Order: sequence, then C-alpha cells, then structure tokens
Amino acid sequence: MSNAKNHFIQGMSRIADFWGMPKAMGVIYGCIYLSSCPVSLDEMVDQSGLSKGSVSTNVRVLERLQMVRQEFRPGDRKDYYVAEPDLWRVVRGILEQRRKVEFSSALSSVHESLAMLDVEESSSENPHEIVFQRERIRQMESFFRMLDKVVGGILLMNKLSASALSRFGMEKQNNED
Amino acid sequence: MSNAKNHFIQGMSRIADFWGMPKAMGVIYGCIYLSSCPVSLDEMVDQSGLSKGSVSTNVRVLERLQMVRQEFRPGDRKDYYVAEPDLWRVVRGILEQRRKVEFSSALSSVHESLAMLDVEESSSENPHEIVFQRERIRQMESFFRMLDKVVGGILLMNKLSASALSRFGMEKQNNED
DNA sequence: CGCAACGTTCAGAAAGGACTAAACGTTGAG
DNA sequence: CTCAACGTTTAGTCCTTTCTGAACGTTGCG
Repeated sequence: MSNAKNHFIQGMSRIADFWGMPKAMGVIYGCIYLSSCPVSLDEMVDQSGLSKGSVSTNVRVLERLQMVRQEFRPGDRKDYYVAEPDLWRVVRGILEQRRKVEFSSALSSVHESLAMLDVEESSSENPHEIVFQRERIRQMESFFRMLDKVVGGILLMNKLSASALSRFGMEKQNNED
Repeated sequence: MSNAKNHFIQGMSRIADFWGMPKAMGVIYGCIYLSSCPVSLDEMVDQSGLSKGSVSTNVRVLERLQMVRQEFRPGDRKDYYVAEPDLWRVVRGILEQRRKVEFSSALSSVHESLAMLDVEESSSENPHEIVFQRERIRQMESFFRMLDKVVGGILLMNKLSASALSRFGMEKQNNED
C-alpha cells in the first residue's frame, strides 16, 4: 500500500477519534475511500492491520451511517464495500444519527426537570430560587429546540453544497477558492 | 438541593459525555447554571458530590471555554463563579476551541498525504490508482476547507439568534414557536 | 508568627471503551 | 455429506481517560 494512503488513513483515525468515534472506524473508512474498486473484508483486514472482528463490526456501523455502501456481486460470497464519495452526505448521516439518539433525549431530560420543578414549587421554602431555576431551564429548553431545528434544516437540504452554504452567511468572506 | 436541580444536573452530565467532555464538566456547569448567585468551589463540591480536585480542574476548563466566569469579591478569598447564560455563546466557545485544535490539524494531515502522493507518483507501477487517490484526497481537502469556512462564518456572528438562524434555511419550517 | 482557609497539583485507583482472538453459524462447492 | 470460505459474536485484555484523596503552596487573619 502506498505511503500516502497510510498517512491518510492515520489522519482519518485521528479525526474519527476526535469526533467521538472508534479510531478503527476512521481507519476503515479511509481504506475504502481511497480504493478505486470495491473492497472485501479481508482486504480491509490486510490494509488496516485490524482484526477481522473489529473490521466486521465497524464496517457495519459505517454502513448504518451511510458512509459506505455494500456492493453485491452475484456468485461471490464476499462482501464488497464502496465509500460514499459525497462528504456532505456523510456529515448528514452522522448528524441524523446523533439527532435521533441524543437530541430528543436531551430535550426530554430538560423538559422533565421543568415538570419536577412545578411539583416542588408549592413545598419550597425558597420561591425566589425556584422562579429563577424555572427561567433558566426554560431557556435551555428553547435552546435545544432551536438547535434541533437548525440540524433539521440542514438535513432537509439534499445537498449541502456551495449554494446552500451561501445561506450560512458565508458571503462575507470570499478568500481563496 | 431541589429534586429538579438534581435531575437537570444528571442530564447535563449525559450531554457533556455525549459531546466528548468529562461528565464532571456537565455536572459543574449544571450547578452554576441553576444558581441565582455566584457559587463557591466548596458549594460545588457539596452539590455535585465530586472531589475538590475534580471541581477545581474542571471549573477552570469551563472558564477557558467561556462557559462560566469568575466573579471577584473584594475581601473574600473564595472564588465565585457564574454561568454564561447565553447558550449560543457557549457553543461558540466550544466551536472556537475545537476549530483551533483539530480543524487545522486535519487539514494539514490531508494536505501532507497529497504531497506524499506526488512524490510516489513517479515510482509507482499503478498510475491509475494514484490518479484516483489524488482526486479523492483533493475532494476531502476541499471539504475540510469548506467546513472550516462554515464554522468560521458561524463564529463571526456575534449572536447566533433567530435572525441569524434564518439564514440557515430555517424559513421553510415554521411549526411550533 | 502560627494557623486556618483556599485553590492547585499529582500519583494512583477506577471505569469505560475498543480491539483481539477464538469459537461459532451459515453457505455453497466438490 | 464434508469441508472450506465467509462473516458474526463474545469473553477477555488492554489502554485511555477521569476521578479521588492527600500533600502542597499561598494568603491573610488573630
């Protein structure tokens, strides 16, 4: 394998780690992303130096995130994978996943706190504090709701490309490229 | 401490964990965020159940991220902290930090791979693969550059509020609130 | 001075995740 | 039917990160 590919894969490993994913995921995506033809599981094992089990597990996570696709070959029992080349779709996949898993949970957690506060209000000897806390929690709730909307808006764009990005206030700076 | 505050703090712990930060950071921010008056380190220790060392360390990280501010009191040796109430400023602080640390590093890593590919090109027996890889890496490089611009654009807005959000394509959906 | 009140630091423990290796279930060819 | 080629699962190990507890340096009061 080329020296450059090795270095690239190592970079993907770092990036995956930084975004809270297993390093192996980054490594495997790097393998597939830089292959001009579909890659089998064994090839990934060779190129990545990871165990077969790890590759098997992680490649399916990548598939769930729509970062790679399985390519079927009639009469071949091996699984071949190709990378989703549109990186903006990749971030969409990740965002979708995270939104489903965590955003709603965070929102409901905050909402529950608000409900509990209402129950406690009557029995409190310090109403001022309660009022303050309710206001704060309410602000955080509306913050989460807005955040969820923003992400939802991004997900609605079927292509997060230059034209879409112009809405992000990017018109201001037009240095390089 | 109120039952609701406890629940809220637990939620912050989960959220912090999800975003790749120490749980204790979330807990401590929760403590301060829901206090109507500046909080001393000892009070945080009481309310969070964490050790003094952990609180001391994590509260300073929060300060560096501009999620809390120190409030000086003349003639009092204790350190008091108040929370940054504008949650959009909070995400800005976090984004700024992450951009500094990781974005540039990711970009240079990809760029290095590209350079290595150029060196290897001549000595390769498989020029087709090299050409393919160069194209792929180039795409990722331009992706990172764009991503960096987007984040930069967000950071330029001094208030990421409703008016700013309208640029994000949020006009389309106007359900609730 | 001496002591008590603070915040900080650091070695070590604890916890949580991720990877490995080996056993396993399935499928298809001979 | 038997065996080899696959991908999957899981128990166990390793490694990283985080938290704790105690020692430490500083500061100001009595």
